[in-house]
Amino acid sequence: MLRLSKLTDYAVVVLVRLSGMEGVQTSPGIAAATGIPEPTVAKVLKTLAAGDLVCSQRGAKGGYRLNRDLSAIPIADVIAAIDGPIALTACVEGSSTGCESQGLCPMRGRWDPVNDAIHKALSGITLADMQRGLLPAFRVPVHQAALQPAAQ
Amino acid sequence: MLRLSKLTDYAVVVLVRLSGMEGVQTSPGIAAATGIPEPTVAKVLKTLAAGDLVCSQRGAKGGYRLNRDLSAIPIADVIAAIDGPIALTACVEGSSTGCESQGLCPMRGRWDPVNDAIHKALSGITLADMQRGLLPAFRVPVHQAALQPAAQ
DNA sequence: GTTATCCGGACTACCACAGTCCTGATTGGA
DNA sequence: TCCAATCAGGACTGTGGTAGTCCGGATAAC
Repeated sequence: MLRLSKLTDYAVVVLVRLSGMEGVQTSPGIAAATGIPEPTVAKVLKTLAAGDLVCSQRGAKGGYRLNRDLSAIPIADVIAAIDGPIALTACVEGSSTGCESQGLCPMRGRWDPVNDAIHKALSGITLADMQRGLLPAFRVPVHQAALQPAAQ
Repeated sequence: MLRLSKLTDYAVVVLVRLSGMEGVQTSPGIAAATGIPEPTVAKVLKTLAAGDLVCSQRGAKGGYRLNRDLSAIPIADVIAAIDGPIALTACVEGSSTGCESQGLCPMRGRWDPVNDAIHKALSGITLADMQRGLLPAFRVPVHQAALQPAAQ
């Protein structure tokens, strides 16, 4: 649950990659470095540019560049850029269409505090935090251990 | 984004409704009271029963009953019951399949702190909290106003 | 002028969810 | 004992959104 689009995941990877290099970088270059398909990288970068997280330079020798430091990019911004405003869908204050059973539904708009809590939580974590937590130990294939046949 | 399934929304409504009555209540009864289609209510209740949030009584005069008070049900439990474990999908520690580009992806498992933050945020809000925020003003049929034929 | 790159959009295939329905098991009452 | 009401559990289908690709155009360096 709380489906986070795969593109957002890619976006984080791409942004981290951007931070590691000087000057602009091209989509194909990032694609090669990250293993993400080229068209998808391009799509992500375009979206990030629209969200003002990266800036682009067109033409030959063009490419993309980070707009701010990783430590100044809360994960909430990335999610908002890729997936749109952060809010649990359905029956949220913003959805002015209203649920069909508006008169009866007693919880109308009551998700707001929840949305708020999530938004706060996501605003408190920056990409730098995520990058910092990176440990080689994570490469251990945990699922193998979990798959040990208990019975038999 | 952060898609929360509609069923979860229904679940909250249903649970709140359950809390307001004594004894057991039937699916049709709740459906009538909330305006949610009967089969859907039944589905939600079955799922909630599986998640141990409500208990059921079969047979004639059967129905559902809350297992604990609203104030003892964090919204996280409801979400977990309906949508499964709370975690942003893709590239999470649990996803033992691993991303295709495991060797390259530098963010492997780095979503965990984010998941944790979200989980904490959701665990801190109970259904009672959501219910408490309820204001009568919300009953105003906003959509009616929005539907006023501006042209002609 | 040519080439490399980004820009913006359209387009398609796929998958998960929403919602419905059906068959069976259980229980209370006639 | 039989019947009716209710939950249990699953199968099924339509819809919507996402992932991923591709194309024509604009821009800038060489």
